[in-house]
Amino acid sequence: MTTKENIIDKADQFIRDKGYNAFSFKDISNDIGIKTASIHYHFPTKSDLGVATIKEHIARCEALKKKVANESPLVRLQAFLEVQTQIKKENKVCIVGSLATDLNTLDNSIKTELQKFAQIVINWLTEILIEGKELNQFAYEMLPRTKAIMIITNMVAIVQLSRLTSGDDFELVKETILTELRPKK
Amino acid sequence: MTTKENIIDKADQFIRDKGYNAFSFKDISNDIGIKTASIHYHFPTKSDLGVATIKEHIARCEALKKKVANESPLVRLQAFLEVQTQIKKENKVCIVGSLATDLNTLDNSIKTELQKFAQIVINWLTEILIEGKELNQFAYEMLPRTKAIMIITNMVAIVQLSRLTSGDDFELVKETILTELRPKK
DNA sequence: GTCTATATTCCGATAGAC
DNA sequence: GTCTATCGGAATATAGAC
Repeated sequence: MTTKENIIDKADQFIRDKGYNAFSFKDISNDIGIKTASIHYHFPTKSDLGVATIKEHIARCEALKKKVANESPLVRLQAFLEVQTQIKKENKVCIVGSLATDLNTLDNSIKTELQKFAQIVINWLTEILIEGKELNQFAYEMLPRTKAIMIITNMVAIVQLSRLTSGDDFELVKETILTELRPKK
Repeated sequence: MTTKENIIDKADQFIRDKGYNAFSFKDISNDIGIKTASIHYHFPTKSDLGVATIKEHIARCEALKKKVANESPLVRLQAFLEVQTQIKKENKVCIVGSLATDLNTLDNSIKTELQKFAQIVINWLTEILIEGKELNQFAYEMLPRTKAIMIITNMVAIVQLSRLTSGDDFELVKETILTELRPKK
């Protein structure tokens, strides 16, 4: 991993652990053993780093899409849910939720990139749900995009809410999403 | 409104507009025409102000519960959803989501109070859903508390996500929640 | 590319006058 | 209760040596 990639990785972890406005170049400096001035060489401003971090999420999302493109809708949905499961395992939150709550403090460059990422995620899940219904693997009555939004909001918020409610609420929500999609025999 | 109440009100607005770590005593100072040193008289530390802000939410929630206690489950649910509708109208976010994404930067006093608030909200909606089902006003197949969590996560995240997706996604989610609860004839 | 050193600004918090 | 004044610290960012 290059230094640049290393910086992005740490920024991502801090944003999803404690929020964009709570992490500093010093945090990254301490973690990877490089001075804050050196971080500015790779990313002139904090906003540049923020944009690069979202672009990394977009790239990873596109890679995952490609990787499971030939799988069944259910397997693709599980791949989608697995991303959030990993987030929960680290007790972090989704970058969309983390940055959305801080949105009115962010540069337009970050806002624009985040909007782009949100669209990609919504469209991906919508496609999965459309094909899953066509193949009778999924059952739901609302519009596919609406169902996608309902599922995404469940997942985005449960990683946040389950930081407050001890127990198995994350798994509960995940399983409920899958159960609700199962066609009634 | 007393100065103390005024400070809490502004703190609440800033937290839900741009996040706990992005607002400062100076922001409040500018808004209400009082010096930052005077804010410290009412709230020695920022954490004290944070705790007081959550306590205000708890008080307002309990007052709303009491106000609609004798109404039908549907009316009570609508009162519940109306709170989020007001939040959306101001393009702000729910304080639970806002503070949950910053949780690892908050003092234990704030964490504890926020957990208390989250429990109150979950329990309130769960009670509404239980009674609604008993009276055949609502239909759902999962456990009442699970349904409550699914609805709360929908609402908490849609105020965040709809900052990024233009359009009527908030109303879409709200209407879908109500439609899904409607008993099939 | 990474460093030292520094500029600038802002923050939360406190002391003490009024 | 509110003010002025100030402390100590931390933040982003830049200049210039290596």
